[in-house]
Amino acid sequence: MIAKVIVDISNSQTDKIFDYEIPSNLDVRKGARVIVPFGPRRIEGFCIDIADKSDVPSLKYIEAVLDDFVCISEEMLALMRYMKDKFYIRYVDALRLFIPSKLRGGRVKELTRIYLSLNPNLSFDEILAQIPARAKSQLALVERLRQGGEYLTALSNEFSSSAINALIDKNIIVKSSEEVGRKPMASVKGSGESVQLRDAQKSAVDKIFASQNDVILLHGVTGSGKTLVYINAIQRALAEGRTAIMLVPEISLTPQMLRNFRGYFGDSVAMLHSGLSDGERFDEWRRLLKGEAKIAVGARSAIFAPIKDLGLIIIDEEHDSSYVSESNPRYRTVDIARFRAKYNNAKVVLGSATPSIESYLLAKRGEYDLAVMSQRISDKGMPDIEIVNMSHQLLMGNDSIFSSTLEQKIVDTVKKDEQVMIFLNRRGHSSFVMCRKCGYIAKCTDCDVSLTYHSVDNLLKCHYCGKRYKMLNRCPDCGSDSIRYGKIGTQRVVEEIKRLLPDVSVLRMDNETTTTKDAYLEILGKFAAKEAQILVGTQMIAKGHDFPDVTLVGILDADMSLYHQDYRSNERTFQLVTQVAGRAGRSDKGGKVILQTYAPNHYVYRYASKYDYEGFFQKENNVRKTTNFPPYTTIIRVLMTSEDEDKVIEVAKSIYRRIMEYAQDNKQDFLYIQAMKAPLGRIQNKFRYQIIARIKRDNESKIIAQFYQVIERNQSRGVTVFAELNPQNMA
DNA sequence: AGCACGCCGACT
DNA sequence: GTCGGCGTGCTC
Repeated sequence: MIAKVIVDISNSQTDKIFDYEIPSNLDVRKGARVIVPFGPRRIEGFCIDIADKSDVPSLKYIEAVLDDFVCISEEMLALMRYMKDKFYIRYVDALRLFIPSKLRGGRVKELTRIYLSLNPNLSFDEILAQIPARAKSQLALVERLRQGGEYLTALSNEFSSSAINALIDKNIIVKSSEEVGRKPMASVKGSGESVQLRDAQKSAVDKIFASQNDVILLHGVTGSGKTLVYINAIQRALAEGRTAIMLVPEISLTPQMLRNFRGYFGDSVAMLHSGLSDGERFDEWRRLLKGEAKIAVGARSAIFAPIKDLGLIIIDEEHDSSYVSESNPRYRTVDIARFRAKYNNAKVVLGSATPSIESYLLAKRGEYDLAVMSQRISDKGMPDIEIVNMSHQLLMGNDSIFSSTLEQKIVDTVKKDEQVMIFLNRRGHSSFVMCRKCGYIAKCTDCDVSLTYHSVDNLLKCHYCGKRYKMLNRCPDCGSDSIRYGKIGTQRVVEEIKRLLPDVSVLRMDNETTTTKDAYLEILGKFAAKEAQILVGTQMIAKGHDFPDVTLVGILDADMSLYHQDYRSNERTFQLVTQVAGRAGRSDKGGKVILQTYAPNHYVYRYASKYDYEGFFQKENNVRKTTNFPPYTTIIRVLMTSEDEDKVIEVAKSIYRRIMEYAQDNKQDFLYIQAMKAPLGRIQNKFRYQIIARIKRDNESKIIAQFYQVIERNQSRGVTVFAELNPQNMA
């Protein structure tokens, strides 16, 4: 028999199917990992198929099978092929996504660390009764394990073996090796209680299961109780004997959230989050593969969970950009979800308070089903959003970063012993150019996208077409010389608050203060414990976490993302404002949002302040349509980088020439095509050039295929070339 | 990705 | 004449 093998080397030269003879003493199955001779060396590979003959005249033999289980299912093999066709990624890169990293190289075997926990059959009082009063060490150990089980290795540092063994002998502590790799959260018991749903939630769940469609977009306003819908839908899938995947943005994978899921589903949940060690990740993966766990909860990559009989895939905060993988291998999570749903005859639920324009358009067109939940559970309205015109503030002689309104509100709120969140918008690094008097924004005449100021050559540039403009000294509209292109940092905001309220404690959260995940949780924890009254932060504070005592949210500089040089700016700003506003008034104290802007009449703010998603969608959808931006077109960006500038230019020219030839013959499909130096022309000593095309969607797959073909043919040593579709970041 | 093969410069 | 530079190409 012949095994079709993909070798575990990520290189376009080696990413093809190699044939090997299966020796009669080996049981090589489809989906197994194997060792094969490859040239002069031995290497790991994946058997992706079994055949009885081969076209290759002389074959080598498979040397060994690596695991005693099959690690890639038929479904995942099909998915691998789909990903190759759809995203032009290598077979190996897809396969590597499917298995825990430490499985490769065989470094991690199934661990048999010893896990100790209290005997669940004994009540805590019964346990205490069995321990002599003088056995202080044993008491301490029991008290410790009451919080949840722990590994022997961790405990043996603090407790003597005599104490541990005494308790094991008395059957108070139970030893297990099967519970390896479980996080401490494993100790949180499942309540198993049935969930009381409100009518809106119930009909949402019903709609999910009654839908003829494979995708249901759940549009539920902040606080409408989407989580309960997810949990109920998962319970229903489990009741049907099927399994589920639940995806959340990485940042919302907090211990509370995980605990919540454990609470409902106990050990049926496998957690795949960034806080796991490689060994723990492997164990969770293994539990899913064996069918011991039926629900996979995690960030983007959990979409590849090795789960069978999939009945439901939930993607929470569907609009979140983290669902698009932007570094290789590049893929879109929704596409993977839809593939798996189709394969398993399962449902995909996309949940959001502010769906992406693309998803909502698909729902409008009937490609997705739409379920709506328009009421907050608390019956509280959304907090009132007040728009403050910062140009007026300037005219009135206030050029601080706080408007007088916000300043007053901050003081009031602090006095009432309630909490304040100050949100600072700092998406991207580049700065747009704006008139502080009239709010004029410098835009590209060809693209209707705001220009970016480059201090190096003192020019304004359009990141979509490369067109350059002279830096403005005066506003072309009103003639003012109050031209602004800077940005403020959280540090500066904290200083301003200190000046205003010297005695109030302030916490700050941004990229600098949260280098680790723990730091992030620590800051939020402190704020929740009311150790500080004011929290100043960037995007990070926008998501998750209920702080009932927050009654005031200030959004400084909302415009920062509005004029970011990106066609999705409006959409992102709307999402951000809605999300940040949702942080205020979570309890019956109510809440207030102050939004500071230089463009108070911009439609994004008009709709956002009224929580009018539908209105915003209509408007933005029209803009996209008339300006020919996605989802009505597709932007293809080919980025080429190299340390050798001459080489990149040569490659860029060659690719551009080929593409142009093709574009000439298919003029009707191309709206735009241009080659240029990338906005960030040199990063880490590598020169960067790009080709940007905007194409109509009718023939997009054909055109994209053509691009990839040209790229493949122009591979050159020392130059990396790759293509992105609708890139999130054009730098 | 490695590793071999192969064709040009500076050495005993 | 030979050692070794790394450019090119192959691996079932």
